[in-house]
This record gives sequence, C-alpha cells and structure tokens, in this order.
Amino acid sequence: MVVQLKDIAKRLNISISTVSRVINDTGRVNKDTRDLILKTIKEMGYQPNEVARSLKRKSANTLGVIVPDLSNSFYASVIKGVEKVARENEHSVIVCNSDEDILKEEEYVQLLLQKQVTGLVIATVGGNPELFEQYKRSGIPFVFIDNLPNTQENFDVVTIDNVKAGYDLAKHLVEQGHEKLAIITGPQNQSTAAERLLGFRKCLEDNGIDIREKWIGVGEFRRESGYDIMNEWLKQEELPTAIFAANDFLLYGAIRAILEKGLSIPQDIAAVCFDANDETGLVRPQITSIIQPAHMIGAIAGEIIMRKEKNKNLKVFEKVVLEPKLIINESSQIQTGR
Amino acid sequence: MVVQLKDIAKRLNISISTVSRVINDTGRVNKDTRDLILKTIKEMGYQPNEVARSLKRKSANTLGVIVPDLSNSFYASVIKGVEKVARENEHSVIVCNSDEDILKEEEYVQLLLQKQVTGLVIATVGGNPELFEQYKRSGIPFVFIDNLPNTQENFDVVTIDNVKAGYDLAKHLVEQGHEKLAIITGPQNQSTAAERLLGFRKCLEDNGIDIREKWIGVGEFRRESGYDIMNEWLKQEELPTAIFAANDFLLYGAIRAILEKGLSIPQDIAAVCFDANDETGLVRPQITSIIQPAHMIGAIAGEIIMRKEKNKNLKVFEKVVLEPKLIINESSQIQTGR
DNA sequence: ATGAAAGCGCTAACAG
DNA sequence: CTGTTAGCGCTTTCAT
Repeated sequence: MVVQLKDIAKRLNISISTVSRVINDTGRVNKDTRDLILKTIKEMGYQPNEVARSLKRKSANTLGVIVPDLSNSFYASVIKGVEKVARENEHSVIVCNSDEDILKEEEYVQLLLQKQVTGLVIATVGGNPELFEQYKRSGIPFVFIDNLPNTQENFDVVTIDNVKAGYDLAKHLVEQGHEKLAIITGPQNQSTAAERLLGFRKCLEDNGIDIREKWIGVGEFRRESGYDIMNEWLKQEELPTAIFAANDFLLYGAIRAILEKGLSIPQDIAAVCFDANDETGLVRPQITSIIQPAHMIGAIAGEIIMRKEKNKNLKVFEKVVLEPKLIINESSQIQTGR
Repeated sequence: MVVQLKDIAKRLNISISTVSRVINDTGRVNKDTRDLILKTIKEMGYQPNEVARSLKRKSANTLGVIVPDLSNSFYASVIKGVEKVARENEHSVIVCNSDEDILKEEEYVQLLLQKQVTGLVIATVGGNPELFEQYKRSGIPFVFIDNLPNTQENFDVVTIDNVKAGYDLAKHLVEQGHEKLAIITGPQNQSTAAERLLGFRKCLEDNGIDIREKWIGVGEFRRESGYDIMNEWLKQEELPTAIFAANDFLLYGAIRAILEKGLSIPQDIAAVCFDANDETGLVRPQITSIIQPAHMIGAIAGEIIMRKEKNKNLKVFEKVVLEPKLIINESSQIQTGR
C-alpha cells in the first residue's frame, strides 16, 4: 500500500498537519518531533501525492510543450531548454508531438489546459487564432515559439525575425552570384514558412533578381515534400542554380533528389536552409544554414511562464526576438580548390 | 474565471452530480436535461479539471518516459511509439531527459511516481537496482527498454538481444575479412554497453580472432567520447582496420577523428555501430548498423502499461525481445568499383 | 431520474 | 508548537 500523510501521523500519534508542516518546511515544529517525522518519512518511504498537492495549489507545476516534430533536433533542443528552466523551478514538462496536425495540436492544447499546466509553450502548426484568443481568457500563459498565431491579439512570443533571416539567407546566395533561385517552403498558414518566403522575395526584389513563380514550392515540412518538389523541377529543361529551403527536412529531401539526378552541390545547384543542426557531424555536403538558438528559445519561453506564475497580475506580454546565426558551409560555396 | 461543475449546475438549477453524469456518460439522465447540460457546457466553455479527476481516480492517466538523450533519434522514435499508444488510450505522456545522469534519472523517477503516473517507461543509465526493487513495491509498472536494471528481480522489459546483435555486427566485420577489430562501448553499468561488448568478444573468440584489450574503449555514449578514444588509438603505430561502436554518437565521433587524420572509411578503417538512424539521409559514409525497432519498442512498452492498468492483479512480467535489423552500408564494405 | 454527501490526499487558516 | 477543520473539483455511492 502506498503510504500517505495520515499513515505517518498515525504511527507517530500526531496530527497530519504537523507532518505536512515539516514536509513543506512551513511554520515552526519542535526540533525533536521534526527529526522523528523526517526519520519516519524515510523509513516508510513516503512520497507526497503531487496530484493532491496540485489540486490544492490549483496548479500542476508543470509546463506543457507542443511541437510539430520531436525528431527534429531543433525542437529537441527547444524542449531541452524548457526542461532546464522547469527543473530549476521544480516544475516538470509534458511534451506533446502534434505531428504537424492541427487537430492533434488542438487536442493537446485542451488536454494540457485540463491538466492545469502552469503554462504552455507551443510551436503551432497554424491553429485557429480564435481558439487561442479564447484560451487566453483561461489565464494560462501561452508562449509561442517558432510559428506565431495568425492574429493581432497580444501573446507572449519567443522567436527570431524570420523575414530578416530569410532575407539574409537569400542574400548569401545572391552574393555567391546566383540569379536563378528557387525556394521550397512550408504551409503558408505557418508564419515561419510565410515569413521566410517573404524575406526571400524581398531580397530578390531588392537585388533586381527575377522571382520565378514556378520555382516557389510549397510543401509540408517533411523530407518527402522537398524530394517531390525538387524532382518536379528537375524534370524541366531550365534548372535553378540555388535552392533555399525553409527548413532542414525540406532541404534534405531536395538534396537527395539533386544527387540522385547525378548533379552536384554546390557546383550545379547550391543549397541552403534553416536549422540544419547536424547532430552527427557527418552530413555531406555540410549545409549552409540559418541556425536559431533553439535551446535559448526554449529556456526563455520557460522563464516567461515562470515569471507569469510568480506575478499573476503581470498582464504584460513579452515579445522576445532572438538573433539567429548564418553558418556558411560547403553546400553554397563554390570550392576554391584545396 | 474558470468555469466548473458547480457553475453549470447552479446556472441550470440542478445538482452537480447530474452534470457529472452527463459528462462521463454514466447513469441515466433525462434526455432533455442532458441536452440542456450539453448545450450549457459548450456555451460556458467548461473544461473538466483533470487534476481533480486524477485525484479521485487515483491515477493521472499519464505515462512517464525517461530517456538519456532526447536528441538521439532512437529515443525520439521510442517516445513517439509510447505517445501513440498513450493517445489511443486517452493518456498523456510526460517526457523526461535524464541526460545520462543517474541522479537526474532518480529524481525524475521520484517525480513521476509522485505524479501518480499510470506507468513508467525507462531507459535507465544504470540506476540503483535496489531503488527499482523498492519502487516496484509501489505497484506502478516500470517497463525497461534499452538498458535493463542490473538485478535478478523480474521486471517488464522490451528490448533486443544485445549480445546476439553485438555478435552479428562483429560477425559482419569478420566476414569482411577484418582481423584487427576495435570496439568503443559505453559505461559498463549500462547493460546495452556491456552486452554489446560481450557479443563482440564472443564473436571474436568463436572466429579465432585476437581480442586486443588496448582496443576496447569505454566511454560515455557521446560524440566526444568516440572522438577522444579514437584519437588515442590513431596516435599509435598499429591501427585497427575496423571499429565497432555501441551507439551512433560514439561512432560519429570516432569517424570524425578518422577523417581528420586523413584516413578513409572503409578503405583504411571500416566502421559500424548500433542505431545509426539517419534522419537527414545525407550522412556520409552511410553507416552499417544494427537498427532497433524503436517505435515498436515504445509502443509495446506503452501497451504493457495499459494492459497492467486494465488488469491490476496481473502480476506477470513480460519480457519482450524484438528482432533488430542489420543494415549493411558503405561504411563497412570495400567498394567494388562502380 | 436526480440530489446529498462522502471522500480522493493534501495544505492552510484558525484556534488553542 | 500543535491539532481541528475546511476546502481544492470531481466522482460515486446511497437515498429518494
């Protein structure tokens, strides 16, 4: 049987409140009884029931995180960042994988709300803005990362400037002399996908480069999408000389198509993307990429929630815009011989 | 304010038990009042408080998962497998990252127990067997994956035969004609690390190949370890012709060292490992590897827990041994020209 | 078919 | 310094 407060109280012939006091170190308790209680707790292997505590406290001391894809190392790092802050504040983390599915996402949001999470970090895949506005009224802080909700309402946000980052990444290609640029981006109801495309467009305009609508590919943020779109392009006579992908998986798929066709990177086609975090160190070609500070994004998101928990009446919304890094690698540089 | 049962009861001038009944669809309720209640619930945006429910139910309907490294795609897949089963059974998943740290692991186990999880899936990094035996008495099912606890007690386990897999992987190298074999494995208090080494040894013995103790490297399951150990070996005059690593990260580090030294794979040194799941499709050389059915491991682990929840008095322990696949790739095959 | 009331395990007033 | 008691929001007997 599981031992609980009343068991150790009974054993010691004292009241459960005294026991509770020493466990929570709140209020004074006679040194001797305190020691005795501590000893008994250990002996009996007492573990406080967090559910009961949560009910009383009206908070589960838990952060919820919803990401589209656990397998993407960008999100894995974000989660680690959230977890670090959660740990420091004695909270735990419920991780949910929406699998790029809006319905699943909504389901998980509800679930987390019902679980009385302290706050919620979410990389939405384009969820209904009205729902978010409704949830907002629940008072549970939502911190958006990566993708922002498509609404004018104020929310807490930790992100990068995706338009600028897209611009910079395209700029890099332009500086390498490319004029036939193609882009593969994600679902346009996801702000990252839309904004990176926007930055790309702007850069081309600013540099007087033709935007070829046929070379604007829109897919899912998955390898298959990148592969399929690229293959379509490869069937045509005229080929782009550079590919810009809005995330890493899209590019991996595209590169696979390119290589299968017998073309080389970057000689025939240069390739760049967002968040090519190479956990193996062996991805070839090494990818030129905009790298978001994923761990920090997660950590800051967690901190915002902790701050709001401590200061409930703090009704200010934070919009944190972090600086990503452009890492230039062989996938976009004509090799200058060894 | 958050709306709760009593609010909608008050509004309708009925008792909360009736409302509860329609929500849980338990017991009969007049069709009209039921419809009215349903309507009001929607209007007021009622969300049941899962914490209160959990307290009453004495279970949080949640599975806990503890893995050593969220960034390793093997574990990411395991988690997805658990999550799938959890979803199907209307449970959620709390993911914890022990970061290969025994203390953190113990902390998380405690936390999850306190949270009244329905069960716990754990890839231990060598936690104290006595603790596990103690926890077992709590009645909450622990399902071990990947690493097994170092104890004779019965536990639920979903794994592969690591000795055999290690044997097979080594065998492959032997069949390629290698006689100077080196192994890089993980902490020996982790069963996977120890058993894979065992299989390796056995294979060499069976094939009359010298086991060179100097080429048995023991590190952490991280890239740096693989890199450092390999670099030590590379300093010496005599080099192995093949490297066997007990996990992917170890091998990635080793390969990096090999390549930096200007040697090639597999011509100078062949390289194989466990669980080289290439999410990018661009890792070069492509790694010969034993691949565990990660998703299935997670799913089965989840199912065991669900089964035990439904049938509390089921005191049988399941030991599921799955079949891994040996994927042969360029990292271990002398190319026969194109 | 519905309501009253007990209780899940704990915390925190309040009283002594 | 310690005990009594009232909830936290919900489910579930037990009456009616």
